Amino acid sequence: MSFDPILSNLRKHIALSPAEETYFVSLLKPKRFQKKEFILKEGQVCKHINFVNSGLLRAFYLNQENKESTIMFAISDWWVTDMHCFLEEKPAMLNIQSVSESEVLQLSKIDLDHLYIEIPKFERFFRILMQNAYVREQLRVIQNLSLSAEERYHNFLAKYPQIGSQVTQKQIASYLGITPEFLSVIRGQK
Amino acid sequence: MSFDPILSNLRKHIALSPAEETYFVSLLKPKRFQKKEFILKEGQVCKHINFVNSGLLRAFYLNQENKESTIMFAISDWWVTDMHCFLEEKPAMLNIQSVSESEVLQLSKIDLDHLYIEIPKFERFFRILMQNAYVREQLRVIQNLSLSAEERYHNFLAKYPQIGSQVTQKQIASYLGITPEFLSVIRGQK
DNA sequence: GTGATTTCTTAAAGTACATTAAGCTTTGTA
DNA sequence: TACAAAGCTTAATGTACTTTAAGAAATCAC
Repeated sequence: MSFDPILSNLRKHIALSPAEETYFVSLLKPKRFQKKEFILKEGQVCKHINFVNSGLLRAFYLNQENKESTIMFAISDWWVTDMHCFLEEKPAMLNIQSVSESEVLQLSKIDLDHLYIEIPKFERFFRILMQNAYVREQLRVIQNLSLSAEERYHNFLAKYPQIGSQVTQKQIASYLGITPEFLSVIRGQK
Repeated sequence: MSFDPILSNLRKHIALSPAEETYFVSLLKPKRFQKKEFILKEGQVCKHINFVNSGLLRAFYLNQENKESTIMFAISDWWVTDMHCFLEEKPAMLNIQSVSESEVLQLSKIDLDHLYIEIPKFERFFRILMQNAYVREQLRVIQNLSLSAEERYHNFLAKYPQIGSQVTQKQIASYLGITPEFLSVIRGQK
């Protein structure tokens, strides 16, 4: 499995020496997941943060009535985990599942904590990653509060065109917070 | 204006030497805001991140139809800004207004960028701050997608009891994404 | 203190979306 | 290749929430 994508991803924000890159790469666990396979299941302790090398993952929450809410889709070059449970090393409240066959690089909490100490540049890297994630989630809150389902759907397609074509309408609907039936109505009226 | 609260806030995650603390404090601009005064207005370039020393601030978004959506309330010991526009030094899309008379310590983007270089421990501090903000916003997305207005209201009161008693129902309603009239109905039926 | 604003409440009517259910289409599997 | 399972569509009915409006209560300004 190639480490080029993850190294390019790091280089967007920090510059590592070849030795540092080698050390970082040595901490990564490459994993392959079949379509529908689970990277993380609710209740499991979430020990890794995952970098998507190829494929597509979906993180979702199941409420008491077993209704799914899709929290995020993660395509190539994205990082994904149940952040809350990863940071606190608690049982996950999210499920993360492979939408299509995927290649993932996993970094454990323990190794990441070492990395912060041995190569403080990683503090900067993850500071920027977390900043961007915060801004993205806040924008989603704003959109969920101020836009209609139809507007959110068109925003979603415009922002993530590659994802829109790979996932089911049921999954898109659960990302938008509506039923698949209503999404079908929205799509019908053009 | 006292710098103790902000120094205690830093000490939750990093240890600074007395000289570093003095340097950090020298970068802060203390400001007082009257009730209803604006810390930031939509369209202004957002140059500061704000630490709330006392009082209460509210960040909100105005959509095309001038409907308000409250993005966050910030009480003592909280940091608040329009993060997206602060990071990119772009015109703000959010408004930040003082709910009650407030004392605020402002740190500019320029000074923060210097701080990251001169005292890399601040990378860690803001990494943790951003992590927590991300987790909080993601939890809000989950709740907005999976809970009814009534459940969100009770969650809000349970989580932020001090805020619930200081702001108007109109402001709470705009945080929950419902109308004040409907919030009144929810409150009426107990 | 008094009038003017803003906030809160209540209720009737309207709308965006959910639920249920049925038929149709596509995908997965022996 | 065939059947089962899952996904998509459509429509009727239901519900959570909005809109409008009007009056009562609280807060603000002079």
